[in-house]
This record gives sequence, C-alpha cells and structure tokens, in this order.
Amino acid sequence: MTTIYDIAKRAEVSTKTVSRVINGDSKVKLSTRELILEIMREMDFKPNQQARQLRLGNKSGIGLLLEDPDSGYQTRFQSAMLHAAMEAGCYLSVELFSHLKDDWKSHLSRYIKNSNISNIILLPTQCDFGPLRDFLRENNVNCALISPTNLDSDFVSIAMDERQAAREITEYLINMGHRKIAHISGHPDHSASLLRRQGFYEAFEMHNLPRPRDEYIVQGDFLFKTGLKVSEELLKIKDLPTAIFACNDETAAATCSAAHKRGLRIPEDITIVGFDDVYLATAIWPPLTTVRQPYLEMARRAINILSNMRDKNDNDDVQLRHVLPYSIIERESSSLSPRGEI
Amino acid sequence: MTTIYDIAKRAEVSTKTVSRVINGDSKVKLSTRELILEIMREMDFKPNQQARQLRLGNKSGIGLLLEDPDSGYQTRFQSAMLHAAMEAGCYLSVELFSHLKDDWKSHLSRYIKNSNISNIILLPTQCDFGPLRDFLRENNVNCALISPTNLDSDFVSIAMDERQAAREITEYLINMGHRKIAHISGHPDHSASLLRRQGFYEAFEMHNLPRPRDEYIVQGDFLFKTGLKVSEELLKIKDLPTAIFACNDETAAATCSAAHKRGLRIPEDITIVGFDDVYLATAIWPPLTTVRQPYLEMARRAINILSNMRDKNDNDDVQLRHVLPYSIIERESSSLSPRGEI
DNA sequence: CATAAAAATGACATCGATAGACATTTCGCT
DNA sequence: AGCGAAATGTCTATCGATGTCATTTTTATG
Repeated sequence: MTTIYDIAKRAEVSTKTVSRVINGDSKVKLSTRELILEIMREMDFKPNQQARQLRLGNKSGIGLLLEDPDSGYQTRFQSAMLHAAMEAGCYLSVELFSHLKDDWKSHLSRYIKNSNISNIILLPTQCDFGPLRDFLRENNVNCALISPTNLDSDFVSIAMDERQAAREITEYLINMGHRKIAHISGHPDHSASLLRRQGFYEAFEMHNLPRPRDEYIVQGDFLFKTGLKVSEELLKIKDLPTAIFACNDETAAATCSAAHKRGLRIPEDITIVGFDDVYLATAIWPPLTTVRQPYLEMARRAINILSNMRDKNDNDDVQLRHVLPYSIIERESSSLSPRGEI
Repeated sequence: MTTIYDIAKRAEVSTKTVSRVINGDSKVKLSTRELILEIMREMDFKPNQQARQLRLGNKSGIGLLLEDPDSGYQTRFQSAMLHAAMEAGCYLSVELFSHLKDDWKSHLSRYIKNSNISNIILLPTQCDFGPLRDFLRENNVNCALISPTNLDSDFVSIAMDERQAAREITEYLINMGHRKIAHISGHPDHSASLLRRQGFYEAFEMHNLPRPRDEYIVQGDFLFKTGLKVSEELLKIKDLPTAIFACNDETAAATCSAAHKRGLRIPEDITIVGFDDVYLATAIWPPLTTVRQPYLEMARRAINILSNMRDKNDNDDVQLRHVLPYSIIERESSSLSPRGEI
C-alpha cells in the first residue's frame, strides 16, 4: 500500500507537506505542489480514508434507507441517488431498513457507526416517522427528507407539489372531454394519498364541475395487487367512468390489467392515467400517461446539500424547503373522451 | 464518542481486556466477559471501524457493481443482495459502474479505496469482462461472479443452469400441446442468450420434434423497447405461433403488449412465457409464466462466501463453482395449445 | 548587504483500537 | 500452605494522515 511516507520520500519532502498538498491547505510552493501531485499520480496514490477520517473525526458517508425495493418509486429514487452521487464524486450507502421492526434503533446505530454515516436520505413514509427523525438528530446525523408530510426545523425537505400535480393531471383529463372520472386513492396513511385526492377534487372545483360521485372514488394502497382487486370492482359499475386517475403507476398498471381482462380497450374505451412515472409505466401496454416525479433533480439537490453541509460549519443559511417542478408525461393510455361531449 | 477506554473504566478493567472481549481473543473469565458485553450494550458502544481497520489493515467491505438499474434482473439481484447482507449482518455498498466508460479503472480504484472494499460481486455481463477481472485481481479484491460465461480460477462463480431451465420451460410448452413455438432471443453478446436458445432447441430434439422454422426465431436484446419492435414483426407472420418463449421477462412483457395491440388474447390466442421472474412479471396482465432465478439463494451464497473468506487464510478449500436450482413458475400467461392437437 | 517579515517546510504528538512482551494477580486444587 | 494454571494488567509501538508549533528558507526593503 502506498502511503504519504512513500510519496514524501520520493519527493524528498516531509509527510506534512504532502498532507498539505492533499488538503489544499496552506501555501505550498507551486513547484513542490506540482512535483508531489505528479508523483501521486504516478504511484496511483489515494489517501487512506480510514486513517484520514480517524484523525479528522468527521464522518462523511451518505446513506439511503430503503424500505421496499419492490416499489417502483423507491427503486427510481435509489437509482437517481446513485447517479447523483456519482456525479458529485461521493459514495452512497444503500441499506434496507424498516422502522416497523422493533430493533430498528440498534440496526440503525450499527449501520451508522459501521458505515461511517453522517448523512441520511429518508424517503416517504419513513421521513415522517418522528422517533426515527429524533433518533437521527440525537446521533448527529444530518437528514434530507424526500417529500415529507411535516417539515422539520433541522432537516432539509425536498419535494414536489403533489396536490398541484394531481390537479393538473385531472385538469388534463377534463380538458380531454372527460367528465366521468374515477379515482383510486393511495394508502390512507400516506399523506400523498390525501394530497393527490385533494388535487383531484380541486380540478373539478376550478372548472365548476360537480364532484364525481362517491362510487367513482375507491380506496387502494399503492400496491399492484390491491389495485387489481379494487379496479376490478370499479369496472363492474354499470355506468362506467370514461377515465381513471390512479394514485400511482402500479395501481394504474393494475387497472389496465383489469380493463384488459374485461375486454376494454385503452384508451379507446377507457383512459387510465397514473402518477410517479416509474419504469413500469413504459413497460406495459399502453404506456401510461402520468406525472413525472423529478427524481434526478431531487436526488441531486439532496446529495449536493448533504455533501456541502459537512464543509461549512454554519448550516444556518441552508434553505430548508425545496419544491421542484414535476411534469405531465402524455403517453398512449389516455385520449379524448370517447363521446367527445360533456 | 464512546471508546474502549470508557468501557474499561466503567467495567474497572484494562482496555486490553475489553479488546480481548471484542476480538474473542484469549480466555476471558465468563463473568467479566459478560459484564463487559453488558456495559458495551448499555453505553451503545460500537468499536470505531476506522481505527480498527486502520490497525488491522484488513479491508472488509462488500461491493456490488450495478450497470443498469433499469434492468429488472439487476434490480432483483440488488435487492436480494441487500437482504442477504442484512441477514449476514454485513454491509453492502452499491455502486453504479460501467466498464464501457474509458475511465473505469480510476473510477473503480477510487471506489475501492474510498469505500474500503475488498470483495466485489459482479453481475453479467461485467463478470465476463477480462480486463475488469484482472484489475480486481491485481488490486487484491475478491470476486464472486454471478452467472459468468467463463469460469475463473481465482473467483467463485454462482449460477443456475440456464440451458436446462430454457429446455424445461420449452418442454413445458410442448407438454401443453404447443408445437408452433417461437423464440425471441437475447442480446447476441450475452452468453445467456445462446444458452437459452440452445435449451430451446434441445427440448425439440429430446421430443423428436422438428426444429421450429427460422421465421419463428427472432433476435431481441433483452430490452422492452426492442422486444416491442421485434414481436410486432413476429406477430405479422401469417401462420402465427401458438406460443412464444421470450428470452426474458421484459421481452415477454413487450410481446404481451404487441399481442394486445393486435387484439390477441393471452393465453387464449397465444401463450407467452418469459425468463428471470422479475417484478414486471407480476405487474402486467396476465402475469407471466416464467423461470425463477434463485436470486436470494445466489445472493446468500455470494455474501456468505465473501464474508467468510476474509476470516480464513486458506481460501484453497472454497468451492469455486456453485449451481443453484431454478424453478418454473406457472402463471396465467400460458395455457394449453388452443387447438389442443399436434 | 543586512535584516525583518513572509513564506515554506519539518518534527512530533495524536486520533481509537490492537497486539506483543511481560508482569502481576486470582483461583482451584492437592 | 503452596503450586501451577488461568485471568488480567502495564506499557508501548503501530496503522496512515493531520494539527500544533517550531524551524528553515525566501523575499522585500531600507
């Protein structure tokens, strides 16, 4: 293993000077600096992080807690985070974690210490679990909360406007001539479910249209399986809706399956739109019209904030709340209302 | 920060004894050992890994290189690896990595040094990239190769029998009465493509059936998009096959889409089967009959081998080649041949 | 050219845990 | 009581990099 001693010897300087060069510390004569850099390159020297961080005492790792790797939403975020980390030249440590297990504290504290983590990114719905936030706060872990329901006075939150997005995609349906629009909502404990449903209703209000009847509002929970069950029920209604806004893409995909099963053509017979824009959205037929979460942008924001924070001491001027723009992605699962009338 | 000094003080023993307990070193009286363990638990003490590994000089991290997080296969493996790592009580560091970029070496060497990696799990097709293997070998990184084409005398390989699985699922189709069976093969550079196609042909030979005509064998590349294109072509053939064996689930899903588009019912009009059993397989309608890769079993094997290897010095007795059993998962995308005859 | 000020560099202790070489204590047993 | 084995302690060097403070070299100025 190459150490700064080897470099120092080759460069005929002291280890301290090499250290100075590594850390861009005080003034080192240009010629020595370049000589040392050249030698470091030649010998493919990378300072030992263990030793460095032992001495400096600063933890630096960024961790991402994943609850359910089967969820398209979490998968998408994970890959966006990995990309963003690569761009930023830092490393992300991904860990499966569930706050529902009763030994979550010891699990987490082991993880933090072993992986030298001082920054953690929390996804919904863990980002809203109070005891988790408190535990991390007590352990001096910085957090970035992705789309939290409740803000935190210490931690940065990065989100998109779920309600507005839901309103906008509903308005899109209204503008396509749809009036009989159903909604399959998400898990009642997730705030996103509420926000998306609120946005859905708002669109009707803004267009001075009556709210869809209760029959058209059914309860899902973001999962494909449940989506399949409830959408099968929904499609048994005699007076079928002409469009369905599903709380997320998994549910929308399930709705497509249910529609296919009943021999309904999409979008000719029924329009189906989703939310999130996960991979699944383009891996089914027809590809889903949906709301694209700004995954990469959110990931970049999170990674940059967290990796800059450790440099500064004054974290006071960090903007705590970030809302990033989403976009509506129009694909082939939606079309004009078949009757083309109100 | 709690150190062994704090523990020693509280337990009224020397740091040496604490160290002995931590490392299960020489004989420590049962009562003192338990006292110390109890105090460590109480004070939530975890030995500083930086210091420990700096002293011991043994790298320990296990890394997983991901090339394409959009691939269901890689996603599945990743989540299996995370699970297995959690079970084994170790940490997995996931990193996006492409051997196609020309700075892959420096990227990798930075990664290895920064994350303190001494074990890496390679998925197809990176596990067959010679220069990568050599580079890791030179850097004293232990590897576990998942489903490699070519074995390695230094590295463990963990695989399933792709050819036999392909044969078996084809036989399944034959036994269901299908004779006109098409195959969409994978990317020509992946050995899995070849193996799966060979298995496909083998099934016909074993049943003394003529090989399907060339028209029925088309070239895909494992991707949904390509699958959509080629399956659309395939379904234009006048004499349609009654079953299609797609090289993987993404391609099978695309084939389902193409079939839906043409108004074909699955499985009534056409049977479609995939390979891999990724999430997508159950997130489309109908859910796919497919071959299940033993993800978790392979992950466990890989993690266990790698994390045990660092304990022993004699790696000579490690079994180099592991072949794990797959299974055929029958779902609703397949049924008896519509004509029920030969 | 002398000399103070500024710039560049070096010697050494230190971070937390470990281990080697011994010294010392405790304990069970005859 | 006394012996030997087991248990534990003391002291110190070490891993690789960096902070503190002292020292050397260079530069500027009268």
